[in-house]
Amino acid sequence: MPELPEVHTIARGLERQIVGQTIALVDVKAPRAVHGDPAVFSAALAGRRVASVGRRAKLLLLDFSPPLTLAVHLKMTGRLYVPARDAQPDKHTHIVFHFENVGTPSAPDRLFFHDVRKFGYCRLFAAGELTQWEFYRRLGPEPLELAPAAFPELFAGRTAAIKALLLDQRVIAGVGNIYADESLFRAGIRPDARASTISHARRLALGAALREVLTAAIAACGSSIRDYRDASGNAGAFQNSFQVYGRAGRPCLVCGHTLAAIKVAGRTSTYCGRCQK
DNA sequence: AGATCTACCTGGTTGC
DNA sequence: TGCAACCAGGTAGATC
Repeated sequence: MPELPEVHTIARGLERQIVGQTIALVDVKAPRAVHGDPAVFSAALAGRRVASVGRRAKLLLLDFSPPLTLAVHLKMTGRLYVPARDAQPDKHTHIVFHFENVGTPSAPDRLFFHDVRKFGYCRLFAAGELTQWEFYRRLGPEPLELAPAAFPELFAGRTAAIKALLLDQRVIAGVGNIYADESLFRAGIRPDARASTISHARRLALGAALREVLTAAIAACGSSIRDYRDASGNAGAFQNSFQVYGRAGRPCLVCGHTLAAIKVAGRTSTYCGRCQK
């Protein structure tokens, strides 16, 4: 389930592998993996060169020349990667992007969009259109670019559970279930605490905890649980640093109290009833 | 308006 | 063993 650190890692890996490559042909095997007309999608990409690979929130953004932007949302199980030369698409490979350099063994020849659960999608934007996209336009600030002093203000006037707001991409971008739970633990805040009841100082601490956990996760190339792999098929390492995520029923690593699991905003949320108030 | 709930989808795990 | 029930979770869309 790629969140900000995982999408960041994938973008950096893809950048190394495919910038400068030109698309020859796009084979859309599952129309639903494309938002919009798959035939238009394929035709528009043919002949374009990958100019850069970036990220905004949990979106991968591939910029092409002549100008065109491909936004890819991996949702839970999506993967975008350069397969081995002899690898065959399987039933979950929904789009195959073929590059032009078929006769150059050292260069990537394809890019696979693979998604077991089919929640992910690819969507194409003409120059300047990305920022008109409703979803994109409403995204909140990037947590690693936000001034620390501005973080507490994100929750001004909000009465929802703090975790529900951390997961809301319009409040702050790129945070998912893992990093929400991990940052709340590090800040000593219960996931179901109402935002309006949390002091300014504790909201500041949450911002700092979130930056720390995201930065450490990026340094570890993300967290690998189940499906996640980076653009080269490598696992991340941050799952070894989880304090609470996936540890319900086991002892708190700080105080030994048994970690509890509750549902907040429809998501399993693991926390320590002694360390988090 | 904000808050909350559910559908979407498949594979792995659990329980009988 | 077989199979049904449940769980994972980001976002859109519906409802309260």
